Amino acid sequence: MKTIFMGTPDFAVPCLKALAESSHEVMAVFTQPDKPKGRGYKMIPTPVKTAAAEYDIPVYQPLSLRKGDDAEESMKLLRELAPDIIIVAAYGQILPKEVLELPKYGCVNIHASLLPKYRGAAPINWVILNGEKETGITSMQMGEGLDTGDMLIKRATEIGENETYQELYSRLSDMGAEVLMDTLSAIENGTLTPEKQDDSLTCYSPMITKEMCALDFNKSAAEVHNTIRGVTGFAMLDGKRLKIFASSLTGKTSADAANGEIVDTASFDVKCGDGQIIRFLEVQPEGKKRMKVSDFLRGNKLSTGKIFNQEV
RNA sequence: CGCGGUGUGGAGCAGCUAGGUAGCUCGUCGGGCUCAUAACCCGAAGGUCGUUGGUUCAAAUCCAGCCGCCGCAA
Repeated sequence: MKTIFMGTPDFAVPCLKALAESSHEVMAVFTQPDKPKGRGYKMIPTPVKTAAAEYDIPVYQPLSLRKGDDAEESMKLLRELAPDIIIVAAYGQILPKEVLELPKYGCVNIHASLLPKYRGAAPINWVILNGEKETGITSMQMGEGLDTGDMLIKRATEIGENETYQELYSRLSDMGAEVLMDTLSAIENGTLTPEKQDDSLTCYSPMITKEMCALDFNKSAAEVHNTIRGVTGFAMLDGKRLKIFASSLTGKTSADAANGEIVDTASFDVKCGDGQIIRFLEVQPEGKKRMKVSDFLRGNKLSTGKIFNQEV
């Protein structure tokens, strides 16, 4: 089929690659405009743009598809290319009705959750924050609402107890590519049976803010653990920020220690609000690289009784 | 020119403010003790102190440039 691909972050890259290496033709790639990012505000191309360049696929980066000159030009271009289908994976823009209805097979979206649950921007973070045991990929026929289209193919996967956002993200982005290819085959063969989403079962996953990443040791160890896994939590130690990349629940408890107090300096165990003790496994101090706790402890002598500052 | 941190044997750090034998906690190798051990004891190897240049009798330490890694902020 003649396709156009729209996507922006790493998550979309496996989909684009699978598509580009398939029998389908990718006529154009749409991705968000480059923005000044990072230290020194350097212009960083989006991961999808970088991947598209490897396959010599033309890239378009309109500011908006809904209004302005860019939108008009994009519409004109889309009509000229006349794709059979448009594939959208974490593009970051709302598509107007004219775009949705342009291709013969409409627009298909790859979403990283088991719809109708976790519609919205950050489903992968939220399933972990909420301690879900299972998530997956859903492909859907895009409608006008946000992630409300009819579901085409759904594939589930278990979430490991200590699995982190990055790990799940990587797995789901690969799974997304598989589901995409299966969906396209099914569309061509006409074997799909679109399924309406039950709106009563839905929930949204809004974007992540920094406040959400601050660890609150007054919460239960399970909640702290989920924050670490879901959004890479951080805590303040000696006035410096310490990111926590991985942790595990020890199952131990401590009655007399304060919340946020380090109770074991040999393994970096911290007491949480429900008395349970959480163990940090991987950390990153400000200005330093991410490292295993065993490495961290060699050069940073902790003292029992030290308490993490609670202010952000 | 957004703000800031950091680069020292394999790992994580100290030393730099007041220049002058390169240190700590581990790891590795050898030996010892032990029924045994990730435990303990003894010993050894291993470093152009990111890089270039400058100041100096003397620079890991002071000055300038460059490179790398990272946090914040967007």
